[in-house]
Amino acid sequence: MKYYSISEAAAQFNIPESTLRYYEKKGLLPLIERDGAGRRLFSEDQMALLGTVICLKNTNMPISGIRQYIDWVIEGDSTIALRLEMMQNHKQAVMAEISLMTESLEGIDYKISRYTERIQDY
Amino acid sequence: MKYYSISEAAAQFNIPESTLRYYEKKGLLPLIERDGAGRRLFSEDQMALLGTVICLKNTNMPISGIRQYIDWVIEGDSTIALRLEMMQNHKQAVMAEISLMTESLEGIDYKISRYTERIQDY
DNA sequence: ATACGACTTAAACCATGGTTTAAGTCAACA
DNA sequence: TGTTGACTTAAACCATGGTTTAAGTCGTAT
Repeated sequence: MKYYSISEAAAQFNIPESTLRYYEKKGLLPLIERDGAGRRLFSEDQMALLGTVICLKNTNMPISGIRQYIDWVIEGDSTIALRLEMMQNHKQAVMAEISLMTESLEGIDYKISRYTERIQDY
Repeated sequence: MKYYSISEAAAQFNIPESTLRYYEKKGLLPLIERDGAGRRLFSEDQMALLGTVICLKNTNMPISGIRQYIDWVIEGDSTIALRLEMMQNHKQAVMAEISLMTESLEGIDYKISRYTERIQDY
């Protein structure tokens, strides 16, 4: 089973190493192993979990929420219903945010069209 | 010409009065008049400008960026090209963010479908 | 006349999400 | 053998975007 160093993991996901250390400290990356010298070893499973963390981060889930999700993952199959409910709720929140941004984008487009008209005069 | 009190403005846009005071301090709401008692009076024009500020805020433009935009509005027609360029750039940024969220939403949907399958077993 | 509610200010406070720093350890290569 | 580069830690630091507090001023209804 392949393991990744912190620099490899950071490169894979294009985020700073410091952020990975911060996430581990916050409990978003639990059970990371260490080599003999104390260096982090990311397993394939943990890379996949990191992918999920980043997916949730990309959709603006707060650290505390991601932490709760990860705690449930670790707790095991008994939390599947909770995780499902969380993801369903989060999906609604994300769709609402996308809607708000999409609506607001119309306001921006309107500005662009007005400025495009007016710019002729200058 | 109708004027709005801070509480009316806050109610119109559904944001706290404290946020309006904060925005004014940050230069996002310039030239707000006061009545004899020192209370803010929002004109129709300023309500419209506030709408724009909130539109930019909804699309995650930082305060500093909104401030620059407002400064250009005040400066007058000579800044129309700059404002147009800013809005065009911002539109690209917003579309990129919507894309990222939309993509990440697929990851969330995948989680939902997997959990929905597995939940049968519990 | 007075008490209430809405408003004012400046300054302190807070949460969030990292980033940076300082001091040190270790492996591998010249 | 020594020095370089990648890594470690804890703690300090930072930016952003507000919110809250304290103390005070008005206008109006009782």
